Amino acid sequence: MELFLKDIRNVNNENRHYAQKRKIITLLNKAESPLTIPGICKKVKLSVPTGTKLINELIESRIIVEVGKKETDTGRRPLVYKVDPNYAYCIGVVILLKGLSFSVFNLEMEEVHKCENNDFVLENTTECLVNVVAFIQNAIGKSEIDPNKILGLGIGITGRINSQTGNSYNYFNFLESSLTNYFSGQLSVPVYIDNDTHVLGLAEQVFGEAKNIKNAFVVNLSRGLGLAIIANGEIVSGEQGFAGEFGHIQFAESDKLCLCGKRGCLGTEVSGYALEQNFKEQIQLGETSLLLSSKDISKIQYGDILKAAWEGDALSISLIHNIGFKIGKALGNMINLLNPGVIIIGGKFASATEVLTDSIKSGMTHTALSLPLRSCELIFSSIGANADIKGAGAIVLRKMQLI
Amino acid sequence: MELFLKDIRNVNNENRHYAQKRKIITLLNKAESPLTIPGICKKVKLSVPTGTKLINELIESRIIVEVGKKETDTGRRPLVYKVDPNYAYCIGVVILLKGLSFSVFNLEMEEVHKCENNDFVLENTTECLVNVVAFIQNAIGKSEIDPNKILGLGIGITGRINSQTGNSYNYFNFLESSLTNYFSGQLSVPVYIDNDTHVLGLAEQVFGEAKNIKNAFVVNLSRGLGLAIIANGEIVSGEQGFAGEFGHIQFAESDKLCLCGKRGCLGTEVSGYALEQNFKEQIQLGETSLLLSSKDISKIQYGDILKAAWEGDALSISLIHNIGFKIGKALGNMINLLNPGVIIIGGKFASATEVLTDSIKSGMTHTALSLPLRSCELIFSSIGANADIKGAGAIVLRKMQLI
DNA sequence: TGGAGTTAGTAAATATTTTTACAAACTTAC
DNA sequence: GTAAGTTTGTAAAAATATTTACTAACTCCA
Repeated sequence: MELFLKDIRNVNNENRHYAQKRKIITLLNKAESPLTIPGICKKVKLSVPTGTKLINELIESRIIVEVGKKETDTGRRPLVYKVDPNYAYCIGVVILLKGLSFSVFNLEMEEVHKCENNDFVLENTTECLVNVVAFIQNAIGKSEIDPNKILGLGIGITGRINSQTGNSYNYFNFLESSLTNYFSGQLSVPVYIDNDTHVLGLAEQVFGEAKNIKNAFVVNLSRGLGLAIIANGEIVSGEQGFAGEFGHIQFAESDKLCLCGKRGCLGTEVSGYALEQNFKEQIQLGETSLLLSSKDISKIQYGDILKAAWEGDALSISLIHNIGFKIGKALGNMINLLNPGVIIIGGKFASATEVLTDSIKSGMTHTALSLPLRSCELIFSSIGANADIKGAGAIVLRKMQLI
Repeated sequence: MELFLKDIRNVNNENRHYAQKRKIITLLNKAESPLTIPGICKKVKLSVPTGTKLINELIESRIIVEVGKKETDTGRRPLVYKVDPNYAYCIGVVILLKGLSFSVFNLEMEEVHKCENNDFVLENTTECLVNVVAFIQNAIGKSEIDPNKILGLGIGITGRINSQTGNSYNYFNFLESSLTNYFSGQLSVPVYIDNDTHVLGLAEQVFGEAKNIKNAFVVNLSRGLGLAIIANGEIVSGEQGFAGEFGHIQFAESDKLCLCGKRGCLGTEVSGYALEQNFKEQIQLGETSLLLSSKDISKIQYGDILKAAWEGDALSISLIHNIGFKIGKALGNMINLLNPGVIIIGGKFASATEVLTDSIKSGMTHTALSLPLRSCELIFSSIGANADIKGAGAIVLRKMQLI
């Protein structure tokens, strides 16, 4: 059994039947319900005797299990099979500027254990890295899953990441080897990495609204602004994995200095950070808000403003409207360039559906051509708060071609 | 033999050995030089006896031919094989606003016949469509190739095209069925269609500077402005095939009205048409140019200005510089979003290398983040004037998965 | 010039897969 | 409740592919 887990990790395995066995596993994993032998054989284009042989071998390896008979209208009732969800586990870790989270998922991507450190603050230091590793090791221990059953660990981290090489360019960039090498050395499991926005895009593609859609945008609108682009059914990572820097396109109306050193970055006007700044500016200009009655202005975070808008605070609504209109204009341009079938608003702003829908749409009509705009749907993410970590865990299954 | 040509057209052929035979053909087609039986078998993962059998069947079908022995340093010299370039032909047609061209290519994509109509003017009328068909029929006749040997016909046409359905939205949009259906009905060969920019991108991907590069932009800068985006090794067409409307992103500094009805489209400042307009404006403002000595101002076309710049005309150079800087800024944003490894400047402006290189690069540094910019190369197309038609012909081979 | 070493390609032996045939397990109709 | 119809899944037969063994064709070096 242990050997077989290693085989799964090795995607380019050239063992005799390996490719076909992986196809069977992937098929079962993607299927909504358990499948029959004839059904499987038809899909993977194998004869029933050969398929039966391989399936029996997989059962012997304990990766797939028989789960009773199927109800049919006619004929002999076939046995149905599925992947044993607890055959192995994958781990998702998300490292943000503020906050560190860890989840264990089974092969059906159900969360079986979770652990968070909300006090965590990301710093580009060895100490911080050591802390992250210790947190993960501790969390694995607490989860009580058999370490031999860990298929791999996927990390979503803020900043520029080369997911191919496993290098990080903004944080933990002081290592001699790649960041994935460091982690897998410390944790003794395969480690994969990507940036937080790509991870969110993967979650939407696998579990969310971008399922079965070949061309889509997933906007990660939280404290920062990012964009996962799905083109031809694949998440675009670009040549070094830097694709999606939507927050740093020069499309702002003002000339504010961005953290990246340039002026006019979209993120200076469209982001949680910008929302906080705008709020404080407006208050200083004499505007008023319900929020001030419950919280000190210096402690107000963009999450509070989103909440206040939901509760009807006029200033908050107007500021979010403004952000929606601006991001809509930028997205409209992107529609012209990439003609997506759907745009999904994810991240913390996904909850501000009512306030954002119309303003984004209005912004889009200013820039998008009518033909591609007409066929582009605007949707708000429905995966919920753990979208990012589910995406991080999904990296492992994606890399092993199981989903 | 005739039967086999039909088989090639039918990509999803489920005949016993068909997939493997197609693999062999594709391998031979893509290879720089003829291949040996052991070499082929290794690549397509077949044993030598089986591979030999299939190759012999392909030789019997006349699609591949033996072309002598290979010079080796040691051992028995193997026979080498290649696809018979004259086994079949594909046809490329390009329909622009002004100009209609036709070329026949053999399977090695060598042009074996060509035909142009420079007086052609594209109009959205039945008459014009009938003329195009007649022109193609006539050209096929003149080419003297066996009609049974035509694999298919690829059309590159200006305007919005859905290459999946074969529909055209700007020109010839009055038909009941799709434009490809109409053409293939009239011409009795499979017809594929895409817009002129995507066709140019395909040419660069298959024959040009984007070869082997997974993420690239191909700029089509001629009378209009378009962009073919290659992401993850594939040309992005978008959900309906409308991707690449680079000329209609709202990124211009001025507020000129565009043909699309919107204001601020990049194409109003960056395009051959804009160059003509700017030239005339400047002359009216009192500027002078060498061009005026040889040509009447009303008859000056952007091609003349490009030529004048090459000859050192100060006004032309300055106007093109300006265009370069602006497109550079727009491309810089795109670099942030898609992190391409190379940007290829194609179209008529590709010849203005000296004047454009620095200005485009300068524009890029204004908007692109340093990390993705550093690894992005700027190249000018080297395929030459027939890039578009070669790309149109290549659609056929691409659709049949031979390249 | 003629072995030693190497690779190509074919023929026979072996292994694998598919096809065919059929029994088992089921539903529905009469 | 039994016959007719359907589908599953296995066992034997047929087809197909791979492995192994071997000969042919070549270079290099003594």
